[in-house]
Amino acid sequence: MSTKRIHLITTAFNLFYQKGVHAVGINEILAESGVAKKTLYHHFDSKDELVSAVLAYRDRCFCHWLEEKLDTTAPGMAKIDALFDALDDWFNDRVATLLPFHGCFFINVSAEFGDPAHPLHQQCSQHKKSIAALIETQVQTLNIESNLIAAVTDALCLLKEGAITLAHVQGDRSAALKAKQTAHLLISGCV
Amino acid sequence: MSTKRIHLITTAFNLFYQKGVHAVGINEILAESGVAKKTLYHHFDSKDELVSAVLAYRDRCFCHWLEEKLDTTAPGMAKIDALFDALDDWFNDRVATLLPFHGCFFINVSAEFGDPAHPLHQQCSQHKKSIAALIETQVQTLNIESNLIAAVTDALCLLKEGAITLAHVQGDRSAALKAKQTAHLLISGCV
DNA sequence: AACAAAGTAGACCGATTTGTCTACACGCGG
DNA sequence: CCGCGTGTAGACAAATCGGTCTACTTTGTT
Repeated sequence: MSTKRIHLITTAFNLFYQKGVHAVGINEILAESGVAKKTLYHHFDSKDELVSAVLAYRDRCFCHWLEEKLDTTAPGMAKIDALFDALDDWFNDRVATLLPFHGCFFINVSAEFGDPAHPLHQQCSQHKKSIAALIETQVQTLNIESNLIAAVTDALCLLKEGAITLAHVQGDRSAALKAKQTAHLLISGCV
Repeated sequence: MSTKRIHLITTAFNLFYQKGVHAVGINEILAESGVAKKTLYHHFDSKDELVSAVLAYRDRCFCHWLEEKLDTTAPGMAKIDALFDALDDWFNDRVATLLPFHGCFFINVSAEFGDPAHPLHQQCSQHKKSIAALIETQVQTLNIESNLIAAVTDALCLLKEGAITLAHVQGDRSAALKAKQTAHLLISGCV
């Protein structure tokens, strides 16, 4: 893949993530990246396609980061700790590759493209499904009844999304730890 | 308050809630409401001030609706059921006064005005704090140790925000019932 | 050496953005 | 009866939007 293309995507992500997609114009991305307009439209047919590429890029970064965090943790309850500790790192800007926390990019983009039928909205939905699947495989390493796996996964996803929202809207940087505490209470009652 | 002012606010909310604040121009609000531009700028100094008024309007509607739902419910566990049943009504468009569900307006606006120092972002944060306080007074009617009240309130807020996000981004209309189930598991372990 | 792909700068397009302004109309209280 | 507050319609301004285009240069491959 072209270096210019990558540079455009990373620059666009920086700006979109901080200010929102609609608040950032094409020209701002070009000025910030130092790339010519023709080059942008050579790689992407429209702004929406650039946004789509940015979503795909962030999806890869985020999933790889989380997957590695969880895979390098011993099976069992430690997996759940690792999940919320990872979120805590994210919320408190201890993960350089994720950039300073400005909420979940996919939740933010979903808010701007509110129509569920919009391709960009669906792309965000797909990312959330990937993360949920990732969490479910971790839950399967727990010593709980197999018919509880789906419910526990749902619960963890709810707590995760809740923590992200609390951290962003309310600015509550301890949201991940609160969610972790809640998850402990919850799962200790299931074992 | 002037009828034109109210009409502008409700029309603007409809459009903002569906399409997002930045995606809706002043002219669209004027065309939809049939109000003259001069009248809008007579009541509001800028678009941001209109957005602020719309946030305040939605805050009143939403808090009144939820407060009434919870206040008319018997103390105890029924309060928690009432909370998530109310969310379920909202997600499934059974509450006419809230308009068809497009996520939480305050989360959406926070996403568009991502800077935590922005007045509109802070207004959204304040709304969430009001709702949290509302929930805490309900938790106090539960038969749990007083030192658990804060933690249970946090947990319910996390589940609530998580359910809203799941319902909006993923289009999971059953999110409120999942959250309700999780809350049951959680609190039954605390009593 | 030659050729195609990918790059540059920036003028330009029509549409749209927020916001101002003029000119005028209606109703109500002092 | 007169002035003030509220309203209308819409022209206008200055900036910005996404996107196209021309003319030229660089780079990599064969």
